[in-house]
Amino acid sequence: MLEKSLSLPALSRSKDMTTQEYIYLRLRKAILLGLIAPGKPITIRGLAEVLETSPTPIREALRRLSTEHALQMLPNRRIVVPQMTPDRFKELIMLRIALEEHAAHSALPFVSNRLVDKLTALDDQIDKAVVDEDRDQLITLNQLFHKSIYTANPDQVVMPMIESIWLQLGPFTRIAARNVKELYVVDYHKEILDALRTRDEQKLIAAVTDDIQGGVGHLHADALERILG
Amino acid sequence: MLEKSLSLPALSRSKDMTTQEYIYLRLRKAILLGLIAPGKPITIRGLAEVLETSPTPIREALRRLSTEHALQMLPNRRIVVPQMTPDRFKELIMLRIALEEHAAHSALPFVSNRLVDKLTALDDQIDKAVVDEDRDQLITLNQLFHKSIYTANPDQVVMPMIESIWLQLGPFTRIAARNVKELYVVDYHKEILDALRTRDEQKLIAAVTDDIQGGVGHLHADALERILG
DNA sequence: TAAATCTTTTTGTGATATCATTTTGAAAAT
DNA sequence: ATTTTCAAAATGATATCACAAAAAGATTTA
Repeated sequence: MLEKSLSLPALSRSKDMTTQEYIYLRLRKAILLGLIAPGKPITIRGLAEVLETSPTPIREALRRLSTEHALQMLPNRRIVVPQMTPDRFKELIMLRIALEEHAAHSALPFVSNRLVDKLTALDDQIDKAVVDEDRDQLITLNQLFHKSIYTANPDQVVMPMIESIWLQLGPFTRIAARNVKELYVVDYHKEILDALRTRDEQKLIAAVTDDIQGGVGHLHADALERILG
Repeated sequence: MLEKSLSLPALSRSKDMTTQEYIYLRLRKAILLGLIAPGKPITIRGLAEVLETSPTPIREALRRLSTEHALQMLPNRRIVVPQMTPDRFKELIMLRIALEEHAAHSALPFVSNRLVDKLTALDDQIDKAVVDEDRDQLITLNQLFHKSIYTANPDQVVMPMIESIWLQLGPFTRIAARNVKELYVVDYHKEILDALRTRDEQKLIAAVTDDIQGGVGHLHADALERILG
């Protein structure tokens, strides 16, 4: 049956954006925000009806997302949001740390004072989102904060992989948030900003790691078993 | 015009494989082996004629490859193999090292004696490929060697990212091989095997790094400028 | 009541048609 | 000879159609 239940976040569409790309970005945002539950079956025709297009661009957007492992195309040709397991979660967190440490390391030589100012302003917005308890905004701005650092390096090639990890963790964060009393929001952004200001590489890497561990990363095996099992 | 010039390596096709997947795997193999030159324009209709299918599965295969950054869809909607630059090359090598070190680290606890035996046999085949000067076979088996180690960890999520790096380096290796007198083949696989046998993590990580550096990774800035510029 | 079988519906895949954009290459202008 | 203009061809994007596989319901059987 049609997934009428699926309400995707709105997204502005520029004139020259293809339908395929627009659909891709909308689905991507929904997955990053955890709006699509793991295991939820996705159908091409269902999405085509909801998004009022033909199946063709939908298929390509889904194919793209499955290549990034945000979606999974099962052998029976069904398309679902991948299920999370404690072991996979641990792997994703460890890889996320490895990737973001690498990204921070390779970006640091390109960090300018102007960028630090921009990041500081961004962090203020993040603090506001915390006060407002605007979860979606918090996730979006937090990712923008990290991305803004890593893309300081104009030749970086790691960002797409980091975003793939974010996509794979996305559907789980909502589950975790539901089951953990309060999303443990320790703000390591101040430390990251300090490290950037002083161009202190060791401190930067440590702060990035702490930031990841301080988010959903801190969940331990037993808590995961309870949530996922 | 049609790319009649493009000859893709053959590939067996199982009964239940979709056309899209078959095309994807064939193009993928061609890119990994460096059979498609950077900058070469790819057209959907051209490939459809060469591969004797309709544009639809071609489009999806290309979309998949562009998501992995093996291909690039330019703003003018042209599809090409991305151009290599010295800076991008350095980033790719550094990221490859970071990823494969991580993969080796997370796979080691799952390494069995049976696996080491299998890898040893694989390394013999690699030595044979070197003697035979069978470059394509060498590349294929070398990647299989690395992949066999990393996928020992059943929950590993890093392999797709490593393969994306391989895809991005693929088109360049042929250029490098043409310009460097002899592809500097120092065999660090023996060290890797030793480290695996003794479950020596530090040695394993060092050997993996050396193996990457010993391949195309050893090319320095000046040599790169000469080759690419 | 539960399991198995058959029919109907739904779904993904691939081919074809159409449209708008881009490229190409010839003709015209400088 | 070089640049500009413009018509023809090629190309990517999307919609639609046809087909085979899979899922869902309905019916029969134990």
